[in-house]
Amino acid sequence: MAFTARSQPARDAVLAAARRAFAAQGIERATVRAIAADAGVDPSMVIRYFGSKDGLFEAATTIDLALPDLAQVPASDRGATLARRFVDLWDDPTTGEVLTLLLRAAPTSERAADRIRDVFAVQVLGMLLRLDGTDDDEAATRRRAGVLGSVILGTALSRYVLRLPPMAAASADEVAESLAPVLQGVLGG
Amino acid sequence: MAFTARSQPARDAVLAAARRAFAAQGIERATVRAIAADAGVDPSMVIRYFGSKDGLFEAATTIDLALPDLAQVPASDRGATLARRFVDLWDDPTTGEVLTLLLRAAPTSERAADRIRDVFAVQVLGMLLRLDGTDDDEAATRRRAGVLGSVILGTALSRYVLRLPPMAAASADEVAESLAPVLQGVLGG
DNA sequence: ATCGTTGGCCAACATCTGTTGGCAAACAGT
DNA sequence: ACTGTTTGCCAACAGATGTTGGCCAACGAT
Repeated sequence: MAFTARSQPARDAVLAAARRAFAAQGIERATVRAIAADAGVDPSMVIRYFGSKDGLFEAATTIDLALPDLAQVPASDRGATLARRFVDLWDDPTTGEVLTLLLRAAPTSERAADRIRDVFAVQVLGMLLRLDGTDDDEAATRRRAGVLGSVILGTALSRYVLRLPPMAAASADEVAESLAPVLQGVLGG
Repeated sequence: MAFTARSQPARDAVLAAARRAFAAQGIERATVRAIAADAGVDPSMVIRYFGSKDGLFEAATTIDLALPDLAQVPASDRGATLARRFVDLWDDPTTGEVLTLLLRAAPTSERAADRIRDVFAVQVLGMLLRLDGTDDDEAATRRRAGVLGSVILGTALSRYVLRLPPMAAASADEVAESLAPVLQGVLGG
């Protein structure tokens, strides 16, 4: 069975409600019934639309970090540029919601963890490889990507998921400012 | 009803099985029945011992980071000292299991998040406040504690929970070596 | 030796979960 | 206008989960 444009508003409402519910309560606690109720739709329709709860999760999580090309940024500004892009991504309502949802679900869902591995290992590592070129020591670049991903994920975890007081209370500018020198240090090697 | 020493082996077995299950599958997916079976105990006994599944979780999570007093460490060695203590904590079978369990459960359990907030905000911030003294700028110290906690949590998340390739594949010494300059930079201001 | 307490097992309950099938109304193409 | 498809709702199912109560054996103190 295919779907027509007629049901698209309902499907979009379900997706939005799913993102909200998954991000707010985690992948297990979020129930199909609650999502359907939030979207004003029958629970069975959710299954009809997306096949299963897993299918719904897969449809609700799609993200592209659109990382900048650091080669076109002065070496001394790269940490700040990356820090700025980072807080922009996470503070944006839609992008941030998907990222929060992924980070929340990853520890207990192998599928979400895979998505994060793709996003951060492939995209972040790709960015660094593009920056360093192929002539450099690739093992060192990989190590840097690991540390870089850890710092970024850790900041996101502290600020947006766990809401540790120092990071959650700070403004976006303050976070970017605190993060810039750390990222600069990792990039500088 | 109180408990005597007679049932202590069984209670300990349940606690160990609970730590394993919670760390391996998260707080929701881990079932009382599976934990009881792993411990060789009846499911109802788990409830009798710990009141509820939440009570079991609370009993299974207890941790003391035993952070070093950085004031007694040469300023240039503090990053490396902290990095070393960190990997020791997380690579230790028992301590690491509890920490992994907390980090896994925190995104979906307010109780686990509270525990992490205590451990990292209070203990880590306390360590920095002891180091900086009261004459310094306390707001700056709080910011540093936030970044420090983020880096530590992020590394743990990448290496032990999400198992991102670059961090998970590295040896403990390599992780400590990669982490030391970052922590040193955060400490140095 | 006796009695109150604890330990352990069994079966069952109440609830919630994702999911399915059936049926009537609204639609789209001809 | 007619027909086949899509939409939506309702009820129900099948399975798993945390939890409870009842029963009997093992224990410890007197």
